[in-house]
Amino acid sequence: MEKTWYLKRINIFQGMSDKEMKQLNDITHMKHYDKKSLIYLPGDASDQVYLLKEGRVKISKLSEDGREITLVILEPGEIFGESAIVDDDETRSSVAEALENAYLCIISRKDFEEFINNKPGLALSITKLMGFRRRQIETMLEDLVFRGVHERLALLLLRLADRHGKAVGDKKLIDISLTHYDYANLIGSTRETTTACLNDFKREDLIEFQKRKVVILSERGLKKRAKYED
Amino acid sequence: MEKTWYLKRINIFQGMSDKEMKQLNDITHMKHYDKKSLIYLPGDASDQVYLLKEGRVKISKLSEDGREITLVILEPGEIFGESAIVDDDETRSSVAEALENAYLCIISRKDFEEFINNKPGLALSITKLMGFRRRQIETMLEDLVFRGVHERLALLLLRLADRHGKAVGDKKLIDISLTHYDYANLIGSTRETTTACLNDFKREDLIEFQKRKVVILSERGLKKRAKYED
DNA sequence: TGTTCTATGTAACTACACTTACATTTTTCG
DNA sequence: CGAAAAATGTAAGTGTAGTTACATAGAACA
Repeated sequence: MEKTWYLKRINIFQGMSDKEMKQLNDITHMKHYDKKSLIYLPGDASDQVYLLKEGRVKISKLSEDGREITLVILEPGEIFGESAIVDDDETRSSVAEALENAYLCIISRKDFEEFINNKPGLALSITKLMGFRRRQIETMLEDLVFRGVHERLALLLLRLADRHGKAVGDKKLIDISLTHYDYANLIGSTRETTTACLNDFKREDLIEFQKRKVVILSERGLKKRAKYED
Repeated sequence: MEKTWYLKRINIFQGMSDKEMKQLNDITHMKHYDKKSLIYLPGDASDQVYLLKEGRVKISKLSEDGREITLVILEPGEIFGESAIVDDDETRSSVAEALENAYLCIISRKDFEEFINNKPGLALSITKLMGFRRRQIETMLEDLVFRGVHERLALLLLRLADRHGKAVGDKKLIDISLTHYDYANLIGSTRETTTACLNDFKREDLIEFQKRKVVILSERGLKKRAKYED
């Protein structure tokens, strides 16, 4: 897949000295979130930055009538809510929800701003992170306009496999439990059509299910379905 | 409209000293682009940053089969191509095209990086710019998923009026000459449906045309059509 | 000024995916 | 364990917007 999707994470804090890590630790506090609990909602004050230590977190946008589009699913080690330090806007425009039991390090916007002050390397990392995420959203936008649901779903599965996958023999397990509803929100479609597409792929022996998880049986076949060439 | 769209531009260089401006000027060279000429294409080396002095520039993504989705239309004073300094990727993923005769200041990636080094304020501005643009793309994405073409077009016209508009009496002139094809690409639709929608709005006396330009007759009516409430 | 190219208007047809509506299965939790 | 809730399967019907196909109007340029 493209580099953008292949990189599992951008670790903002890599290459920091022990002293700096200690300093970071001091301004941080850890908090546990149950599975399915909300970390923030649209309209909430944008005054904290989060570092995901354990578990997975889903970032989505909501429509007035309760529909949802998911922008990204975050892995441990990733930072989020970073728009707090970048946007002038005071409130969140998306929802963050724990997909699994999760532990987060929470840093107040103010402390974080002070912390990155005079750490130009870190500031650059943040800038790169912003750029990286922008690029991902741009790709979602392109896909939405240029591709149909089968194509989008095939692409999604390939990307999820890169980001959250494990090789198991010659197969590849997407190691997150997602409902069809979740898949639908990741490709901007509905639960029903997504169910149908998933079953199409199953019938074509491109994927199979293990519990609530997808196993990719034929990466090549999926790529063909996604009209994606290496 | 929301703050995000209301801000006409983010001027990266505001508040810079004369000395810094001089310094910036030294690493810059000016170039003219004819209307309809391309500034860069997907695949081009991402080794320059551009400052738009005069004219307007359109940034779009292309599909394999030649379709196009426009991300933004830039006004004089705005910077673009900034992913050069932020992305690790070496090549452009979008097209930049001059919509009008344009003058650009061109800065090499290397010079620009050196220039912002030790100007933490400027680095922050760039980060904010990235965040700002990301937010805009996110809004486009939301609209694409949650709204139909009439709604998207109405929203587009309102936003264009904010960004590129002039009050003329109680009317508002969107002071750019765009073809229906351009409007279509801005809302992720086709030329034909966009023509039809524009004519619907005309028939409803929400807009009128002056040459190739749109005049908004009833902002309220358009907002209603966009299901947008102040 | 005439010719060519680009842009716009319109309409019939089509299709993809959304809606609606349940049945069935699986999971959760008291 | 059993009841309730959540998730999945499926199919018929519908609708919005895309496609195709021209006709006309307007701009550009020689």
